[in-house]
Amino acid sequence: MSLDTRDGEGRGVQDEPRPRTAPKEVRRTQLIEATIDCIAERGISGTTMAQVTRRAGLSVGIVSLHFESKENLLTSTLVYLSEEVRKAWATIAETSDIDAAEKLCQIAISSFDPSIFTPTKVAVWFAFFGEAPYRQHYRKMVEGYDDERGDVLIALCKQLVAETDGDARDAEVLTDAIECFSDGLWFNAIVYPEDFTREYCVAQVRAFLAAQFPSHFKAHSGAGAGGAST
Amino acid sequence: MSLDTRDGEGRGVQDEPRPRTAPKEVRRTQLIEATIDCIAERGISGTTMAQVTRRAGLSVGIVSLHFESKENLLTSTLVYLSEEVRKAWATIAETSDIDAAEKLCQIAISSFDPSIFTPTKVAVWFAFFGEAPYRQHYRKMVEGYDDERGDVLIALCKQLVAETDGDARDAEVLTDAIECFSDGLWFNAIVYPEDFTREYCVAQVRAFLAAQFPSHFKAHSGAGAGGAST
Amino acid sequence: MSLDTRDGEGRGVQDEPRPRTAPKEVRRTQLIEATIDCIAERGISGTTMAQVTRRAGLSVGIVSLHFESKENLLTSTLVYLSEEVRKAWATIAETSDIDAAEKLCQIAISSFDPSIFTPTKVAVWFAFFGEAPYRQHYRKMVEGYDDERGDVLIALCKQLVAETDGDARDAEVLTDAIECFSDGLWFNAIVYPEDFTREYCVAQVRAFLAAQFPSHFKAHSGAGAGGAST
Amino acid sequence: MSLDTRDGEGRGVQDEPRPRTAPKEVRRTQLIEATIDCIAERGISGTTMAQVTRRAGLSVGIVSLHFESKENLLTSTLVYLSEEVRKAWATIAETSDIDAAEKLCQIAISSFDPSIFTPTKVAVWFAFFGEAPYRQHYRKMVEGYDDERGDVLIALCKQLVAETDGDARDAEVLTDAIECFSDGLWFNAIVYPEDFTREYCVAQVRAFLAAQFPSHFKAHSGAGAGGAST
DNA sequence: CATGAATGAGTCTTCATTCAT
DNA sequence: AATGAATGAAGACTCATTCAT
Repeated sequence: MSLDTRDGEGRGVQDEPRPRTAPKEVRRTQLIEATIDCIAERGISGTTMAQVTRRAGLSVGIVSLHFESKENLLTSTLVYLSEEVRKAWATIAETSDIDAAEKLCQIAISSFDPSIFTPTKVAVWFAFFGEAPYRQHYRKMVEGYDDERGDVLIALCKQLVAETDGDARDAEVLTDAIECFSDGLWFNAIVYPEDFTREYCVAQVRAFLAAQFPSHFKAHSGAGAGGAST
Repeated sequence: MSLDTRDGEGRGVQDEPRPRTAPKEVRRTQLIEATIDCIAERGISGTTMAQVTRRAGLSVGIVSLHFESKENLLTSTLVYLSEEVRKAWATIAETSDIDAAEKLCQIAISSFDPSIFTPTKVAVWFAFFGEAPYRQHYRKMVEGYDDERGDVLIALCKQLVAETDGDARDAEVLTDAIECFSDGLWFNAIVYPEDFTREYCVAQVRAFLAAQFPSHFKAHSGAGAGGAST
Repeated sequence: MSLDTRDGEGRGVQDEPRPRTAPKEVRRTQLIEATIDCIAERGISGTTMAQVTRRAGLSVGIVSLHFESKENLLTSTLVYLSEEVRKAWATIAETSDIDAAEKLCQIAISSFDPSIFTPTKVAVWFAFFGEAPYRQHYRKMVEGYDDERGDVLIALCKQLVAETDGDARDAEVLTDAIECFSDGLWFNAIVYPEDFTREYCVAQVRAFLAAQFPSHFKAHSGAGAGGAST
Repeated sequence: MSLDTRDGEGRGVQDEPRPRTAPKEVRRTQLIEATIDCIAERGISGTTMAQVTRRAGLSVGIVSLHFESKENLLTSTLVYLSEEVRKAWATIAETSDIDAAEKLCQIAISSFDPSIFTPTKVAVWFAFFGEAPYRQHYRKMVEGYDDERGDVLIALCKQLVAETDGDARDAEVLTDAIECFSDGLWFNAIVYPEDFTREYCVAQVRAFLAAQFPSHFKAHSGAGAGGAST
C-alpha cells in the first residue's frame, strides 16, 4: 500500500542525550505522540511499530513493555485524543459566569482550539473513525462523556429556544445540527486544509449559530474575511 | 489488528452456477462491490485480497488479472463511489424546471439518496478519507467535478442571496456551510447509524436551509420526525 | 527478480495476418524460437509462458497444446539447440576430402558458425548449463552424439600425434583441451560480446591448434587483427 | 519447474545450541553459504528463500533483516564469490620472489584452488553467468579488478614473449587464450565433474602453457595422470 | 527499564495450467 | 487448432511480537 511512499519519519525533536530510562508516563506519552504523527502521515494501515518507535527515538521492544500490543497502543492513542477534546469543552461547561448563548458558542468552538485542531490530530481522528473496529471502540469509550457533552448542549439549546418567542424547535435536533456542522468543518479541514483554517471554521460556527438563534447572536459581520470554498 | 475478529464474509449471494467467464466490466464491478463490503466491515487495513475474492466468489488470482494490484483495486473502488455520488447531484443540476431554492435543496439532499447513503458505503467513504494517501488521491481525482458541484451551489446561493432584501452574505461561505453540514450528517451517520437515518438527515438539511434562507424555505413542520440525539 | 527489468518482448517479426491455424511443427518451432529469445533476455527464471507466447504472437493456452508443459518446452528448446550444433560438426565429420588437420580445425571452428554462435543462442546455452537440473538433462540427452563428437576428435588427434615425430601426447587429453578452449571462448563471448566476435574466436582456435600441432598448422600470421582482451 | 524435485536441504550441521543472536557478519556469511548450496542444487530459479533459510537453520524473516531482499542476497553471494576468487590470484600477483613463467602459471592455476574450485561453487558461478542480469551485474562489479588481473597476465605474457627469440605474438591475445582455456576447464568441470578434477585441470593448464611457451615450460611429463575425456 | 536480533504467521503477487468457447 | 479468462499453489516480503542480553 503506497500511494505515497516518502519515508518521512525524520528524527523527531529529541536532541539532548535522552536518559536511557524514564518514568512510565513519559514513555507512554512519547509513544502516543509518535503514533499520532505516524498515523497522520501514513494512515493506520501504513503505521508500523518500527516507524512509531524510530520516531520516538526508542527501540521496538518498548511497545510491548508499555502497551503490551500495537492494538493497545492505538486504543490508548484514541483515549489520549479523546481526553484532550473532553478537557476543552468540559472546562467551558464548568464556567458559570457567561450567559447561555456565549457558553453554547464557546463549547461549539472548543473543537477548534489550537491544541486540538491541528492538521495532524484531525487526520488521526478521521483515521480512527475510518476503521469500523475503532469506531465501535470509540463509542464504548466515550459513551459516557459524549452524552454528557450532548446533555450540556441540549440544556443550553433548550434555554435559548425558551428565550425565543414562538420557537418550538426540538433542542436535541438543534444539538445534532450544531455537532454535525462542527464535525463537517473538521472533515473539510482534513481534505482542504488550506481553506478550512481555524479562523474560518470559528467564523462559520458563529454564523451558523447566528442563523439558528438570530435573536441571541448578532451576526458577526459576515462569516469569513479569509473566505474559503472547496 | 483485531478489535473485532469475526470472519463474517459469509458466502455472498451466488447460487446459480455462475458462468466460469464473464465480461471484464462485470468482474470489475463484482470485485469492487466485494471490496466495499469488506472495507465497511474491517477497514482498509483489515481488508485482504483473500477476503475480497472469497466474498466475490472468485479466486485470488482474479485481482491481478483485472486490477493489477490491491492498490489499484482500492483506488478503482474510490473512483466507483465517486462516480455514483457525482451522478446523483449532476442529474439534478441539469434539471431546469425547478426553482433555485428547490434545486439547492435537492442537490444538498442528493448525498442521502438511498443508493448512496447506505451504512456500508458511508463507512467506506470514511475509510478512504481516514487515510492520507487516499485523501490526496481523491482530491486529484475529483478536482474537476467537485469544483463543478461547488460552482453550481455557489451560483444557486448567489441567486437566493440576491433575491433576499438586505442579504449581503458571501455565496461561497454559504456553500461551504451547506457542504459541511451535509458532511457532518454523513459523519454522524457512521458513528450513530441508528439515529442518523436518511429521513432524519434530510429533515436536518431542510431545517438548515430554512434557517439560512428563511424567506425561501417554509420551515418544514419541524425537523425531527424521527428525532435523534447523540 | 529484476536486476534489469525492461520489458523488451516487443512484438517480434510477425506482420502479415498470420493464419489462425498452422501445422504442429510450425507452431513448435515458433514457440521454441520465442523461448530462446526470452531466455536470452531474462534468463530461465525470468521467462514466463505469457512472455513466450506473447512474443510468438500466440495465446497462452497454446503451450499445453503443443508441449504439454513449460518444462517440456524448455527441454525441447535444449534439444532444438543441440540438434543445430550437432548438425554443424556432423556435416564436417562426414566430409572425406579434407585432411585430418583441416578437419580437426573445421570441427573445432564449427561451434562458431554464424547460425549457432549468435549472442542470443550462446546466452541460452549458458542459461541451461547454469541450472543443475538442465545440465543433467543435457548430459542424458546428448550423451550419445557428444561422445560421438569426442570420438571423432580423438581419432583426428591420434592421427596428428602419430604424424608427429616424438609426440607421445594422449589424444583424449588433447581433445579435452580443444573442447575446453572452444567452450572458454563461448563463455567469454557472453560476458564480453564486444571483444569475442566470431572472427576473433576462430582466429584464437587456429592459433591454439597451431600451438598444439606446430607441424600441421602454419601459424596464421598472428591470432587477431581485431584484438581483444577482457 | 522440477526436472529434479528431491527436497534435499537436509538439516545442515547445527547441533550445539546455536546462540539466538550473532554478529551481523556471521549471519550474512551463514546465509550466503546456504544460498550457494541451494543454487548449486536447484539453480537460481529453483532457489527459494524458504530453502535458503531452512538450510541456514534460521527463519525466513532473517533475509530481509540482513539483505533487504532476495535479489540483494543473490548479488551479495556473487560479490562473496568474486572476492574469494580475487584473493586467490591477487595473493600470487603480489608475490615477488618467483619468475614470470612460474607466476603466470600460478595465477592461471589459482582458479583451481581447492577453496574455490569445488563442484558447488563452480555450479553457482555458472548459475549466475547463465542469467543475463547477473552477468551485467558481475561485469560492473568486477570491472575494476578483473581488468587488473588481465593487466597482470598481459604484463607477464609480454615478458615471456620478449624473452623468446622470434616471438611476435600479441600478449593480450595470449592472455585471452589463457583465460578462455581456464574458463573452459571450469565449464567442463560442472558438466563432467568426474573427469575434470582439480589435478586434471591443473595438468591441462600446465600443458597448455607449455605448448604456448615451450622455452619456458618443460612439458610436465605428460598432461593427464588422471586421464579424462568427455 | 531498554534494546534490537530473531521469529513466523499472514499478505500480496506471480504464473503454470486448465477449460469453456 | 486456438483462445484467454480463471484458478490456486507457491513464493517474496512485512511486521507485530518475543526474548536474551
